[in-house]
Amino acid sequence: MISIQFKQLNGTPFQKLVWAELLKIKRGETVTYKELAKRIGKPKAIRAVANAVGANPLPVKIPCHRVVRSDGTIGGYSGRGGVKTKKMLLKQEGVIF
DNA sequence: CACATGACCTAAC
DNA sequence: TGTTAGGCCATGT
Repeated sequence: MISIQFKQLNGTPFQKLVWAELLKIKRGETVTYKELAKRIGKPKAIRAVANAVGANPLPVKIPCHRVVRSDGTIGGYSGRGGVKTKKMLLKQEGVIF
């Protein structure tokens, strides 16, 4: 079933918050899910944050590819193979693993 | 309302 | 070093 619809763009306040923080990220800068969770005021809600980022309906407008795991690993990106795209993007931004 | 899922984290074996 | 288990929060079914 198709889940993403423009109406859902408003989604929940949490998602908005997460996306807002994501938009705050500047080019060449990366943040961990932990940091992101901390920024929104819920360092324990990291799971919810990850879900919110994964529910990001505007992957082009939102730099979700700048979000990595605490270990420095890529984590994931739009599905499965999207990870390599994320890697490429991060490399392009000047991020070193 | 209760159950199941997930782009997670930390600790333990 | 790699895998397993438990915990945490919000979302979707």
